Amino acid sequence: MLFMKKADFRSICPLSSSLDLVGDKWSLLIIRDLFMGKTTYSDFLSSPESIATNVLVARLKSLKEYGIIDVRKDEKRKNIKYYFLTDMGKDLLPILANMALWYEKHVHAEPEPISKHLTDLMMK
Amino acid sequence: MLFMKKADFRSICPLSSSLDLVGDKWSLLIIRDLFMGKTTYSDFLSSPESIATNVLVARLKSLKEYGIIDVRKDEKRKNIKYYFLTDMGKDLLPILANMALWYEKHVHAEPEPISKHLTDLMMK
DNA sequence: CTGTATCCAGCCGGATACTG
DNA sequence: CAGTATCCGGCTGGATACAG
Repeated sequence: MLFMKKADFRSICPLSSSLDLVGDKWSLLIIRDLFMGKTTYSDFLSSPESIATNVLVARLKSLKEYGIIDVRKDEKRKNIKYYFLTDMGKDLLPILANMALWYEKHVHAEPEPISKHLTDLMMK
Repeated sequence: MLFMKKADFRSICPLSSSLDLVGDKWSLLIIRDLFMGKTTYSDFLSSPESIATNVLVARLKSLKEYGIIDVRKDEKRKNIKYYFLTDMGKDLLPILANMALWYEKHVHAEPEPISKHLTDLMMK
């Protein structure tokens, strides 16, 4: 697995273990993008953090391996794939929303559309 | 700042920004330890993930800079410091608890004491 | 355009030695 | 024991070229 530093080592701690899966900035930003309605390779590349293509490919691969996202062929544009969150991935919403809210509460008070969007998603 | 890759760059996205502060495995594990009642240098070293001492020092420093933890001299044992969460740090509890619960729900069903502890803390 | 691969500078972190 | 510092191998990720 991609983020496992020591071979086969996994802490007993469920928090530490979850960090091995999603404790990576780029992975969480891709997941954010998916919550924001992005679905394609170019969608992810267009995000303001400008992820490198090799990083994007690597993260998409590991997220799929972990069962957090899945991939399907687009019925209309046959040559491209679209990526979407599995139920496992969707359950990360409270974590992302809370992180955004935490930042706005303690660092920068001006609420940005994204945190509102994530919070709204979480409410319904 | 420690995790700022590009000089002075900070995304507009509050999630991305919060990841610059706490989107690091070691930082979150130290914060977990603090929620679990650990307070000292040796406490952190004794955790099962065996953080390296240079990493521990670096993380304690940046967490203090960010205002997530603070340090005080122990009144009884004058020669050591103890570390504790600020209100800003305490507000990270739902994030940690949710990550632990997420892992137990989707990867490993056996609940460990830590997730129960974090959840209990969150409830009261 | 979607997606992959390669190069390589720089950072991360494990090991270890050191100070008070 | 608390806390710091240095060495250095390996990984991360930016740039870029490439394939379909």
